[in-house]
Amino acid sequence: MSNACFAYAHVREAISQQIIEQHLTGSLPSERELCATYDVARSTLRQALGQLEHMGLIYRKNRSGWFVCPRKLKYDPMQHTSFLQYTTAQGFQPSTKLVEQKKLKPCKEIAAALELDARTSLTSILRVRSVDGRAVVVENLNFSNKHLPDIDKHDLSLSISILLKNTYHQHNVLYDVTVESCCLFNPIAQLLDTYDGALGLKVTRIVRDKDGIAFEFDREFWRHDALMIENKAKLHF
Amino acid sequence: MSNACFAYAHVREAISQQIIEQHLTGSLPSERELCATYDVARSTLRQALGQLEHMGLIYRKNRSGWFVCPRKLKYDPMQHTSFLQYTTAQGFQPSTKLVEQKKLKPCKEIAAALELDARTSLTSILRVRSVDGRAVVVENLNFSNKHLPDIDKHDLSLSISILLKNTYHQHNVLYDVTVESCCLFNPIAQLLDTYDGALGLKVTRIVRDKDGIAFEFDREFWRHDALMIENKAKLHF
DNA sequence: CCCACCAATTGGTACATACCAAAAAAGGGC
DNA sequence: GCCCTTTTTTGGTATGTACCAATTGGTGGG
Repeated sequence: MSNACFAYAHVREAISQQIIEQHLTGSLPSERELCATYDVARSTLRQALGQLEHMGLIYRKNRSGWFVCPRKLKYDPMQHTSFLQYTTAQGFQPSTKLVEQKKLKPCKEIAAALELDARTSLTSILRVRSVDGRAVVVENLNFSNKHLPDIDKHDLSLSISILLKNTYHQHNVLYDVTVESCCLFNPIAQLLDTYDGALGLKVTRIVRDKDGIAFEFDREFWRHDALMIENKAKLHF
Repeated sequence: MSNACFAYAHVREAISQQIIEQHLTGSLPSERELCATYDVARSTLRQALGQLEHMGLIYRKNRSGWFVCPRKLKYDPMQHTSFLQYTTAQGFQPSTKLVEQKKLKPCKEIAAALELDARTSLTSILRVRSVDGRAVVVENLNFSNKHLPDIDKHDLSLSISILLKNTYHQHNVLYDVTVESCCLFNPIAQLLDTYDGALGLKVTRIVRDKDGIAFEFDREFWRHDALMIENKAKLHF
């Protein structure tokens, strides 16, 4: 129905209907096959596929074809729960890989956010987190060594929220969170098994202790099709 | 720097650097001019422009060219403040246009969210909201007539949050909010002065009274480049 | 000076083609 | 049956061309 006045829109609607009505999963036919099916040029087909990708209905894995998207992960960036916890609660199989860990001085953005001077030492890590074997987010976490002494001595591939609770007694932390759409470039795109220029969602987070002192600055680069930000009202009866 | 191993990436970096370093505003040269400047085919150039668009650096207005994006609006969908209030607080000139108002029965999604049966009457409105003359969001608000009697008798082009406070004494409402990236299709794309298939952010909101009874269901379709979701921690000293 | 009309420009759509590198599939040896 | 090599397929990149409709800018008349 509706917007079939252009070829790409017609192809888009046809494929989308196929996927939704027949509950397709797994991979789509090859681009050249689909071109033949819908009798359009490859560039036109790719325009249609690109829009279905932006809808979060399909995605491409590296250079090995198009796949129907699995269901989205629901995620509340304001909530102080661990990745393991909220993924398993939704029936996903989570995993985390620590890609890099180093000490560095804060960039301008971090210095301003954490109110640190440029000489302060930070522990910075890069992690890739997956659900059901699909990489969904690259995390860059930056900890102030002054506020979290010897944090680099711990295994930072595990849950940070549990580490903060158990070792540093940070039970009631506060978050300043922003979410915006972004573009994923290499090398982050490669870590997410996607292409240079893919669509993403960027979550930044400043973590404060109960007195409002900021000690952590995070950047999360999500596959745009992997998550739905959710913030449920908390009722107080 | 970095990813200049492909032509589109080189063009993308070059244009992005130009815009950022020289603080360009307003319109870019025509596509055919840019093709000549960077010596690439038009489709390659458009790929680069498309990625800059996804970065939120440039946007296209209808079919009249490419423009540098104005700064983003910061928006907290959990906050119970009016559009007028938070836009002016950030130095924008807001305006709202009521496009449509009608009574209808709830669709499946709304019936489930508001826990209504299919016969309940809803007042549904469609509004376009702009900042500095640029349409940024299309709102579809749905009110339960049962919970908000005679709401269709009021001027619904004005602030709903003020109407709820003053007329219906809803001072402490609760929100269930979700945010996800989406694709904007006609006719919504046209209302936002953009193209069929443009990138967007979809915010859905269920509004409840202080007892948790849901009485309103909203869908907001934002230009993806117009906003940054922001949720600041509230400190309690 | 303003307005209506016209011509040139421009973005949106669409196609055909080509090449490359990576991935998948097929084949062959153990 | 398993592993390694070769062939084929496939997605990613890139170009050139073409046409249309909407917008824009200029021109001329009132």
